[in-house]
Amino acid sequence: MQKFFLFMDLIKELRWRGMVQDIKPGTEEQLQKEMTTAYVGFDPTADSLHVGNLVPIMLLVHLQKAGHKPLALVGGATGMVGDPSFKAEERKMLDEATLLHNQRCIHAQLERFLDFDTAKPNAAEMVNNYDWFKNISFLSFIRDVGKHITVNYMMAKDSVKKRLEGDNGMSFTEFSYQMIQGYDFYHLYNAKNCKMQMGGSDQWGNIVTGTELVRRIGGGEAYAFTCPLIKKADGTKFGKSEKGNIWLDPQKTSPYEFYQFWLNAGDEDAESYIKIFTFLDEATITALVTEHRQDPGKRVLQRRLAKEVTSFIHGEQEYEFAITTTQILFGNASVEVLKSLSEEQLLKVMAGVPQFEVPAADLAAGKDVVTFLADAGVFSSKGEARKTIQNGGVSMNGSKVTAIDQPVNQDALIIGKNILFQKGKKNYILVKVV
RNA sequence: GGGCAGGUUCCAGAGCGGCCAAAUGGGGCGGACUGUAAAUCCGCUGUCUUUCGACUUCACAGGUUCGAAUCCUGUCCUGCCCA
Repeated sequence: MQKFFLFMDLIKELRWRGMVQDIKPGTEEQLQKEMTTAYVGFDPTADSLHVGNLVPIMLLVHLQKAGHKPLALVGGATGMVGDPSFKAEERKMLDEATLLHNQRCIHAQLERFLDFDTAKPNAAEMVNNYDWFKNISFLSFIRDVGKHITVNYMMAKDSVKKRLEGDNGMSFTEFSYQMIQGYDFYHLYNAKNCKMQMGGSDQWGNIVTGTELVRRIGGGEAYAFTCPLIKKADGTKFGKSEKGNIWLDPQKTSPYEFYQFWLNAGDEDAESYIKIFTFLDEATITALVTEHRQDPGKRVLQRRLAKEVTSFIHGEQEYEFAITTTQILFGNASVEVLKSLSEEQLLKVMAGVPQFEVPAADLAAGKDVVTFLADAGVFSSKGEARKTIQNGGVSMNGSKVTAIDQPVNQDALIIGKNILFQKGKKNYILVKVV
């Protein structure tokens, strides 16, 4: 029955990876039938994408690999409104200058993951919904688009209900969001022959509003599927570490921290993550999972996961260096090994570690640790520094600080003008004397 | 526009004239254990101070009181119901 497939079976591929949640009937057929243009939207809420955005990126990459054409939409317009989906509260609005800056940064990042080579028929493209929304007047929008969707329909969405039932209400601005996003789909359907939208499952409601608009205004047929939202096995939010968001921008989250984030994934999570965030094939992953289950302590899965994702985002070289840093920081003889480094090497190893600068005078004064660390900015207050030390949570150059009045002076310097502190076991802090 | 209920420390949520820097839970941060894990247990969680204590905080602005998160007045904001 089959001679050859022009298009790899995208949905099948994504299904075994656990990346398909909701899907519109006919989507698979559409993807088999012809090269299909599909889009995903990105919110310009920050000037870098973070690991939470990695899922939509993966969707686009898979799509392109399967021979279809990916469209990355940056939500310059939608970002001005704020998506209320499943959120408890209204989001703060960003000003235009910030949005513009964010859009540019995100644009630049996406270019690294997708193939934009215009010589190829399925070259990726980037669009910004601000471009078509800026010229639409409010009146024409509510007449031409608003007419086709009832408020009853909009309110019936689960994504809106939470806000309707909550204590904070929802502004008209936010309520309009799904229409705006829906219109994007309609616009792309006409302008780019874009027939499919993908996204996280929280976007299903918004996406369906789009397919409805395509059908009701133009009588067209549009398709869609969503990917389950990534959650950790313990139910907490994916994509954050102690330090906050894990960004794709190496300036914001160093490749070392990025690597650590994946390495620290829980056993259960690692099994689903490796399917979602790497391109390893099913046989390889199955083998890894089996091996991992035999001896979870080795964390075979986490290591491989961290390797694949770090290399994909930051490149092979940065991955290698993250490994080196990890070995130095978490190896047994860490302090001895550290002391054997040159200053240059030390700074490189510490590149991903929080750093603070302290004037030489502070050191000469021989301040006590508490004052020293609080003044340096390592702790936000003396009280916090003191309490942490009293709890045994601070080490200087590898040995635990036992007394809160222990002085910090010239003797503490290692490898040039540096002092290495640890807050807890895992958090290294480098204090540089300048 | 009218009626009602509310706005408390990161969050949820007690407190309703002194015993309140404010219960409890969650989160966060540390410690023990461990696989740089999970679970569990322990400590810390407004600022300054070694302790005592001092200071700033309970939407905002005033007022009553020896004393207010707690009472009164006004303002702003939110939810619910009615129009």
